[in-house]
Amino acid sequence: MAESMKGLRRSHRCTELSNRNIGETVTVMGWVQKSRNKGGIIFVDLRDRSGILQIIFEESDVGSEGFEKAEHLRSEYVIAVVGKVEARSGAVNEGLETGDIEVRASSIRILSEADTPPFPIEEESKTKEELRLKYRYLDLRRPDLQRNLILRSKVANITRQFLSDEGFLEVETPMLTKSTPEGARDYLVPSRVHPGNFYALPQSPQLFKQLLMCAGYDRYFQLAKCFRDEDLRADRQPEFTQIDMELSFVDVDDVIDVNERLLRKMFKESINIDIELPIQRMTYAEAMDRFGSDKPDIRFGMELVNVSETVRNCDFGVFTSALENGGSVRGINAEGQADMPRKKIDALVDYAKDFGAKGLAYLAVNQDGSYKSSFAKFMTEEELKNLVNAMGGKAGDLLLFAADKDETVFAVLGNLRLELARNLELLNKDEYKFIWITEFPLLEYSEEDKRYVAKHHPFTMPMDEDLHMLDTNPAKVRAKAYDIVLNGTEVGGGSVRIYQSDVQEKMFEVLGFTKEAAYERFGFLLNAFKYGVPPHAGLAYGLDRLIMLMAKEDSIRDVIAFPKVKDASCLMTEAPNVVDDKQLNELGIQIQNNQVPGTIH
RNA sequence: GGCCCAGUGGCUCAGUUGGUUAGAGCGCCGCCCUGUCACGGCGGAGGUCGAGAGUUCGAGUCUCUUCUGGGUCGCCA
Repeated sequence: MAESMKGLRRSHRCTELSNRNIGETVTVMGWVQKSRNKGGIIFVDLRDRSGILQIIFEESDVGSEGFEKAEHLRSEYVIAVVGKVEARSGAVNEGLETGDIEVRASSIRILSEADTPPFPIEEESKTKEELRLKYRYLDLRRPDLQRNLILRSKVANITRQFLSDEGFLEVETPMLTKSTPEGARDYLVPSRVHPGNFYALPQSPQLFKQLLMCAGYDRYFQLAKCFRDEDLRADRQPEFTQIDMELSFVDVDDVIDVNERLLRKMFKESINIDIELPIQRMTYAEAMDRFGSDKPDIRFGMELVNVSETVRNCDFGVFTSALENGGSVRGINAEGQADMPRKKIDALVDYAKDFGAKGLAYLAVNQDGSYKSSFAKFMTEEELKNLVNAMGGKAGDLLLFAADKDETVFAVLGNLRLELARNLELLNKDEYKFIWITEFPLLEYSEEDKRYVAKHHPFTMPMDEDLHMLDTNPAKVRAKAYDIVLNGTEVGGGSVRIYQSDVQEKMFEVLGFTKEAAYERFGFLLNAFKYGVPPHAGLAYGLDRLIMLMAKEDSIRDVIAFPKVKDASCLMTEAPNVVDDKQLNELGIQIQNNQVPGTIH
């Protein structure tokens, strides 16, 4: 029977007590982590979000009725205990923050009984995620997740405090907005009042924050929920949170400056990591050339080497035909891995094929200086030697080469480099290596749409010196866009925005929009710009990814209270789900026959 | 949409070339225990081997289909 807590008031959380409180009478409330009944004496580990505190029950202190209650305690019962803090007379538990004290119960109330949970509530759970997500409210009791969400709250607070101190205003932007089909798929919300019309949930507050700049708000920020109807990944959820900001009267360096100081404060005050400023900057072109990625993990080396010139005249057709087709030959040096078994190399080749490689050429430099290679027979001794030298290869090294068009070579080697680092355990989660990637291409060609599309978004400012190529060589135009990358994860990105209508019109022209189409979609923004718009720029962080890395987790699900699974459904609430015909009728929505779900699963 | 991995008592797992009645640890239930903290002792319950079909004298094990979850490619301005 659940008892009332009437007349009781919690005085402390479990680990708010220490040996300084010895002798005090306290009231603690929480969950029974574990009860150890020794017969005449009962020890209970009481748990709340602060941690664990040992309660000791003896009949002489708690009375016969209280002792009987204590005898019946089971895991996850919610109890209130009044008692006196004592130094432990038994052994001190070194593994517990409160290990040198205990509370000697003088009274106990059982506030709530509990069924045995379907999985143990413990740190470093081994239970399948599927089950944990179904009972997320139990999973969230575990110290790991509690720590993560506490960290998340702390980071949010630091961010608000810092940005507020820097003169930023927190402004909320709408969740129900207009669909802008560029970019990711929108989540749509049907309108009852306007049958056949739909709102879209925002993929980001992009246009609204630019309008706030137009409106003179100068410096804006928001912890913004964003929505994208795309497939999930370990670091992608259909709804996620951005630290979103926009600033007026600034250029790239201003945005970077304030954000470097934000990051430094955030990491120092939340996880006590010192970030040295300024953070390294690298252009997109250099990042691709050296790391095969626009989000390089710079915690380790193994950089790409362009050996196109070294192999240009050899007889290995794979290399030469790639070069003849305008591609390149590049390699990475897996130092000390010459003895990698054939099976593992084959696995790497398979991995490379996932990124478009037709194959992977390898060359191992044996300890005696001889070579073991998939292509040595096509090359002279001299050519091989030059190649090994170009790669900085020495005895014991394994060289891996990809030959294809640049795009493929970068994708293959960039990912292979990471795969090797994972296999060789080169990635240290205690290390935090930031890097800015700058000068992104403004546009990329979409094979699907047969036109150029904005790599960032259509309001991104081209670099001044490339502006003249917008007509003649759009692929070459670089943008005033920047990403902040942490340990190989893109944790934020932004750009300077176009604020001149002639540049914006030119941009839409290159993107293949007629003036009418541009106005249909973004008219409110383009009109706003007619009434006086300050130069402005901004940036947004993926808060979930930041917290994931701070918490050393591998998935953002571990830093989101109620995440969704791979198919974007929620195992706990069973959303999405069918709705009443009445609701559909009000919205004027009819479900196609082949789309009718059978029953609620 | 493609590819890969996993699914066996409540939880985590083992289960040999297909061969008696599918095991273990933890948890759970009962009894005992006054210094435990991975408490201990004695006893006990609990399994359509994710589902369906097939091969076979015989399937947890082999084949096919399917469901669920995870990773990834495509996708994610």
